[in-house]
Amino acid sequence: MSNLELEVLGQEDAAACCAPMVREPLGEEAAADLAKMFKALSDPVRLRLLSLIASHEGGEACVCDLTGPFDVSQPTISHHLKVLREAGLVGSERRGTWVYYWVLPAALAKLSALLQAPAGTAPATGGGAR
Amino acid sequence: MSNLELEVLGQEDAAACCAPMVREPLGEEAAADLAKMFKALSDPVRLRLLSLIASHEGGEACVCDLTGPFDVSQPTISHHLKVLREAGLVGSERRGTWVYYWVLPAALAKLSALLQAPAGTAPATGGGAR
DNA sequence: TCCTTGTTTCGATGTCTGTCGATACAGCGA
DNA sequence: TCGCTGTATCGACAGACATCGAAACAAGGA
Repeated sequence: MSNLELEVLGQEDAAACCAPMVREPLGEEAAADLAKMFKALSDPVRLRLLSLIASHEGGEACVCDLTGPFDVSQPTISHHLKVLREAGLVGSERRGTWVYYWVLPAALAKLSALLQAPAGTAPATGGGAR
Repeated sequence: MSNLELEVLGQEDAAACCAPMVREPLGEEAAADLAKMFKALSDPVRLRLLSLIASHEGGEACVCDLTGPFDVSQPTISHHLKVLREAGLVGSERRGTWVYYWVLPAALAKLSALLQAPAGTAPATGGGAR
């Protein structure tokens, strides 16, 4: 039992909270809640921001690292970060001059589990249904 | 290596096509492409539509099964189905009078794999590194 | 203290999206 | 053939969203 494993358990917990959507119909509330998270992911800039943060050294990045790679203005970046934060996908903290952002793995794991398509239960890609 | 990764491996090579976004920054093109799919999932009606189709008996459902549970008009349902279809998340086919829709598991698996958060690489919720 | 740098918030604007009713199209049965 | 049912498309409209420049706020250094 290492610390690493504990973290894994934390993730699997989140994963276990939501059965794959292909298994049973989503309720109205659950759908509305999840739609907000997917909406946060539905913008190319936010998607790249998220992966930039997650893949950054140490798993976190300050805003100053994030404005460079994009050709949108800095206020726009800040706006997108706010959207990601309010969707519960990232966390943030001010440390002196800079503000650092990091990804919340449990949120990603939750969405990932939701989209999980049980192998063999559904028809294959090519419209194999019947 | 977590159980989650094993499950993904078992699914499709679609899962292998895309490394988790937390591993390396997404390119512009990839982000734009994926954003379209997430955008298709960013509406509660479409989310429920998708899970309704996927969890329906036989893995497919005709439109007549889908208009009932919602309190939006039939043209609206048709519109949402078109969005899901154009995003590559579902397939459809006319069979006599009715049109049937089914989920394309590879697309879901692709997104699911993308959101997979490798255990131990990201700091825990409290924001750890440095 | 003032100034500089980094970040967020505000207000405005043009575009996109969800929704509707009306209508057109596709099969089926009489 | 005609009429009926199921589904898709069209045109319109209200609301939401992405983006920007300007300005406010926060922290550190001279």
